[in-house]
Amino acid sequence: MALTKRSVSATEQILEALEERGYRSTAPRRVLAAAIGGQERHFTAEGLRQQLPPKLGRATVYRTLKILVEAGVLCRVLLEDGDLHYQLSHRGHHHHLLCVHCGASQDLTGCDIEDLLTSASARYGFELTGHWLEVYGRCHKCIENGQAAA
Amino acid sequence: MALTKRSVSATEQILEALEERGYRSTAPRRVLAAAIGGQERHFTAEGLRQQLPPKLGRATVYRTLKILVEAGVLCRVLLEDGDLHYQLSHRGHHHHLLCVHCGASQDLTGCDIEDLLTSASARYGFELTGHWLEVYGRCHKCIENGQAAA
DNA sequence: AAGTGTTGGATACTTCGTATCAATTATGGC
DNA sequence: GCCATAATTGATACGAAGTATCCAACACTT
Repeated sequence: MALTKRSVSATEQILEALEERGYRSTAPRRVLAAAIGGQERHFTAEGLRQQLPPKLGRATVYRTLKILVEAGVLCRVLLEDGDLHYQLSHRGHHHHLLCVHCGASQDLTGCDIEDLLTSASARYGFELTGHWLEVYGRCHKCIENGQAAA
Repeated sequence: MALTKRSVSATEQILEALEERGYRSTAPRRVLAAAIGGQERHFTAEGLRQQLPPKLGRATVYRTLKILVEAGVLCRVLLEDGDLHYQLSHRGHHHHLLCVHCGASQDLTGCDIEDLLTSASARYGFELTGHWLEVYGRCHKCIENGQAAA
């Protein structure tokens, strides 16, 4: 099934990214890569850890997540309640549409936020270097299921 | 000087907001309101606490900050390094231009992000309910002082 | 002034993440 | 294949940030 294929390739993708950056291929990292590849949604560090053998140290999990974010394999997702989650990053700069009801996450690409921000900032004499945007709402499934807006 | 005037009115503004919401006027809250009114920049809970009499309990500081955010008097500011700060909120929805060099913060208003996001989200079947945006860059002062882009 | 419900502060606790460090393991050279 | 070496691991401790608890102190009504 599609899921299996996706998982495998995500796992491989993670391991390759580590290799490319000169990190060694170790058993804990392979376990972690597989676990991350198997996530269907954004996840927390602690949530991930609970799906791993208890032997795998906390520090290792956090260290590896940090490395993977730096490598661009994972990206951080800030939930509306302030919780920090992670998810596989589809390369390049993008934002997330997060469904506040079911937790689904969809990448928001090809929108002109960058340009808009640049020109808006310029009005204040600001030179843009970066930004952080998360968008919260309801996905079409939840709308259909009658999860009306509050 | 202008600062004094601003501080006083901010302090009053905070106390009024508490009163309006049915909170009692107590000595600790007056001290806190004055301290917050005296902040020139966004500040952290702990940073604020260090400027207060040690007698004032940690819980009180956090409790009051939470109340003030809910009341719309303060807003949270997420720094690029993930630090959570607070600052006086100029009522209504707005975003922050944060200078990564000097820490200055400027409100970004009157930009069409809302509309842009709404239409972009609609393409994915999303119904927008909210968003979180922080913009990082260099303010015009720091640009003039030769803090060239990295 | 007394009664009552709110508030405050001390304390302990939780959560998330990081520093330390000895023991282990991967990898390149022989 | 084995060794040296440097990276990596995991246990532990630590730290920051925020929350829960709980009794005393307080503000406000009457």
